[in-house]
This record gives sequence, C-alpha cells and structure tokens, in this order.
Amino acid sequence: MKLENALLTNKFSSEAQKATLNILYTAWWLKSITSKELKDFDLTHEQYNVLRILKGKYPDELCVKDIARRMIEKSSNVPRIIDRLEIKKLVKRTVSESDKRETLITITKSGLSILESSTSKLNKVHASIQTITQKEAEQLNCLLEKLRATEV
Amino acid sequence: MKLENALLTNKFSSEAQKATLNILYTAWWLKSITSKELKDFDLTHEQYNVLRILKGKYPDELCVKDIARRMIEKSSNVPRIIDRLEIKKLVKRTVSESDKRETLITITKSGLSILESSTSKLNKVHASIQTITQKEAEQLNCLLEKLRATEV
DNA sequence: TTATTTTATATGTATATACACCTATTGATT
DNA sequence: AATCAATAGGTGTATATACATATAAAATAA
Repeated sequence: MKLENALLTNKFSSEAQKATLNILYTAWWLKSITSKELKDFDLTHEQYNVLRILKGKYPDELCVKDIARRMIEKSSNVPRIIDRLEIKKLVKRTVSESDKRETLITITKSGLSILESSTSKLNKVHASIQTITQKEAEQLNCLLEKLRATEV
Repeated sequence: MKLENALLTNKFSSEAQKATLNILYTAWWLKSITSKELKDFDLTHEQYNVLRILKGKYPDELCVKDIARRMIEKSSNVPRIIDRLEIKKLVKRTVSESDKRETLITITKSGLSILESSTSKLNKVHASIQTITQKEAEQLNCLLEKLRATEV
C-alpha cells in the first residue's frame, strides 16, 4: 500500500522525510501482521526477541546486559521482560558466581519448545506475504544501512 | 552501522528476514535520535504526530477517528494521547453538533507554536544526519511499498 | 585498607501499545 | 415507535518504552 493511503496525506516535505515516515509505518505494519500469531503463544514481540537471542547462544547462558545489547529496541527494559518469561517458566535466572552483580539467563526446554513452534508459525506468515526478491531485499538492506551511516 | 553490529549476530535465515529486522531496528534508531529533541518540548513522538496531523487540516477540526486513521501506528490509543495534549492546552475538545458521538479536536495557538519550534528542531537534526540522495530515498520508498504489497 | 567510581541489575514513574469491553448515540429493521 | 445493530469515543488491564534513580558488587584510586 502506498504511504499516501496508509497515512491519508501527501504532504511530504522531501523524499527523505517520506522515507522516514515510510520506515516507521512499515515497522508498525510488520509488527501488526505477526502480533496475532505471537498472541496465540502468549508471547509479545519483545519476549519473542529475548527467547530468540537466548536460543542463539544455547546452551550457554547470557547475562542481562548481553541480552540488552542484542535487542532490536535498545531501550527495552530487559529485567522486566525476563520477569514475565520467568513467571511462565520459559527462562531461568541464576546469579553469576564469577561476578555476583550479573544475573545469568538460560532458556528452558519449555522456552525452546514454544520458540520453535512460534518461529515456525511466523515463518509461514512471512513466506505467505513475501513480495520482494532476494536482490531487492539486499538493496533494501544496503539503503537502510546507508541511512544509518551517521553514528549518534 | 551494519545490522550485524547493531544486533551482535549474523544469523539471518535470508535477506528478506534480515530486511525485516533491519526495518524494525532502523525505526527504533530513527525514533531514538529525535526523542531527546522532543523531550525538550515535553512531547512524545505520538503527541507530536497528533499535533502534526491536526496542523495538516488547520483551521479545520478533526474527530478522533480521523486522527487515528492518519496515525503512523494505527493501534495508538488516540483519546489518551489527546488527554495529555489537552492538559497541556495544546489541543481543545468539543462535542460535534451534527453527531454527538464525535469529539472534535482543534489545535490551539500554543499547540501550533510548539509544533513549529519542534518541527524546526527536528528538521535540523534530520538534515545533519542526511546520508542518502533523493534518488536513493525514492528507491527506498518503492521497496518499502513493494514489501507491503500484500493487504492484511 | 578505606574511599571513590564504575558497572550490573532492579525498581519507580509517565506515557504508549495492544486489545477487550463499556456507554452513548445514531442508523437500520421490524 | 420499538428494537437491534453499528459506530464513536472512553476506560480498563497487561505489558512495553523511555528514562531516572536505587542498590549491591566490583574495580580503581587514595
């Protein structure tokens, strides 16, 4: 869908400003198409993100700060997201022996299992709405990374 | 910055999946570089978004539902965002005469003034980190719209 | 060693998202 | 007209963002 129709406006001050709004809107769009599927597993995007990060290092543990560094949204409050996952017994907390300030997080069998089912479901959804070619995806990745060239 | 460095991983199942994460991360990045500026005006991104929408139709009023339709994030709780803006006297609520279910929202002089100053500040920030050409921005817009081709 | 600074995590607060549900009003149906 | 359904906006709840602050442990400096 054209951005003009998504936002009901055509007042863009430049192509670059339109691109900014287009990225923000597309990010919302991407989240919204998968949130229903995640809800079926009683997971939020952020909880799913944490589980995915933990699986990447499994069976190694990760401390809270190392999870935070890998989050898509860096301002995520990781301890609180872990609280919810811990209640559902999808992760386990232990205090690090080598540095008692650190809390080590491990994904449980149950966490791995729910991650596998939900990932499989999300992959199907993404495959079903796939409209761009691999070449176009590469191009998109290049443009986004060029956009973020300025370090802030 | 490369996405690999932003998320400290290189486990992407495809270019398309990487593009998905790249869009989500870039959206967060774009918000984060302007949130400090907005904070100086005691505005959140969503409050700014509502003011911008209202200015687009000024001096006409807009009802809550018409604002919601123009929001970047369609799941925004517009009545609550308007609550905060009303407390700060940046917008005004009136009940519609023609349909008493509707609440009409108008941006105040004070709202217009704060919108102008903050927009000017945001434009400066965006200009200072501008790294892509107009042609690249156009290309980016095309790719994002192609990505969203599937109606959901 | 003691004091200071830094680091890791947790907690507090305001606002937002996401979604369910309630209430009042309008429009349609019988 | 009375009933029912649809619509608009407001409210409630759980979780998240964004950011400030607190607390405990570790690293460094005095």
